[in-house]
Amino acid sequence: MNTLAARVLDWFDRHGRHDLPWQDPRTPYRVWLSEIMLQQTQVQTAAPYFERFTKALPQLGDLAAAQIDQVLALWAGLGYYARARNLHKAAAICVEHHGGALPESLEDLQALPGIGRSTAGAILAQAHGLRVAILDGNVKRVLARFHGVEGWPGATAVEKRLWALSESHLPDTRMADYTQAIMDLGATLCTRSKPDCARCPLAGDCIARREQRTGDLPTARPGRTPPRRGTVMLVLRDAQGRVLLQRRPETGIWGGLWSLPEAVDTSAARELAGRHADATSFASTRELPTFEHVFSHFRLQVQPLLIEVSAARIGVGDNDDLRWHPPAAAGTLGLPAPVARLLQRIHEEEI
DNA sequence: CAAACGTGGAC
DNA sequence: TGTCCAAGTTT
Repeated sequence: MNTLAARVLDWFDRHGRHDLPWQDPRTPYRVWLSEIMLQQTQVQTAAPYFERFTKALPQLGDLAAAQIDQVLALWAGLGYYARARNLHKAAAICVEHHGGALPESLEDLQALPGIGRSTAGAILAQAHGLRVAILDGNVKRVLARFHGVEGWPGATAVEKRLWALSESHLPDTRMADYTQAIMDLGATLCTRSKPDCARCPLAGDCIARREQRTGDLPTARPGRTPPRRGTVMLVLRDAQGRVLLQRRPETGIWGGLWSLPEAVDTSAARELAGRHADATSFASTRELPTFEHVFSHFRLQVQPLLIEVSAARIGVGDNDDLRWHPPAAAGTLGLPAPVARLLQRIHEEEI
């Protein structure tokens, strides 16, 4: 027994992570939720969200019955909010078409929104012990180095080869442990920078190790320079400290979250404020310090404009997509991370 | 196939 | 300060 799987499993038994929140109890729902949260997200970041989410919505049925605002509030700060919207939609489909549980075939799982091939494989392997491959960033890194696979793993041809390699290494038993094991290896030893080859059970046969190319494999993504954009965020606050929030469209950045009304410049922001509060009641207007928020594909320069009104127009600006929001209720709505930070600082009079 | 889609951490 | 990108999927 000296296969890759055998060595990885032996290493896992002694050095793997056995106390992750979703490992006990390892139910399909919890495995699914963890896999979605962990997409493009590190364990350390996702773990507290997982605890909070499962405490509020312990079962798939709870998720299906929840309001989208609650789901997004539980997700707020994690990013990639389509994951939360898809999770909610998929739960409803499970209730509607699969007897209230996740389906147990690759095909049916992949038909659910937010579940691709790798996530479907992870669910089947980890929750049901089925002999199905995954190909997440960890596995791509481990296999690209072990086999000396050239080319960016996002390229179709490279990805196809890595899928084949991933399938070629599947053990006949212990699929749940093996799947966790190879991800643990990638996450804790075979890291992007400074891999700990000295402790790696695969080092003896690793091509990247042998050729001293761990720094070059896997091949980096082709470079891109993200554009810069700018916006003015209106912080319209009434005498009771309530702030006007607006629900963002379902699609696009921060889809479905509650955020501050935006305008192209401060002049347009003042006009916007005039539609939601009596302009004669403006007590003060202040341009707060600008800040930059970085997304995966662009940078956003934000100019916050704080307008204090002594009297809001009662009844104006309170509907499904627009509401005056008391600072104490910050946890009940999903706010984008930088918006939550901004409002927190204003509320605590730090700026 | 390229682009969209968040956030925080490492270097 | 800038670059890269982490348990990817969808359009």
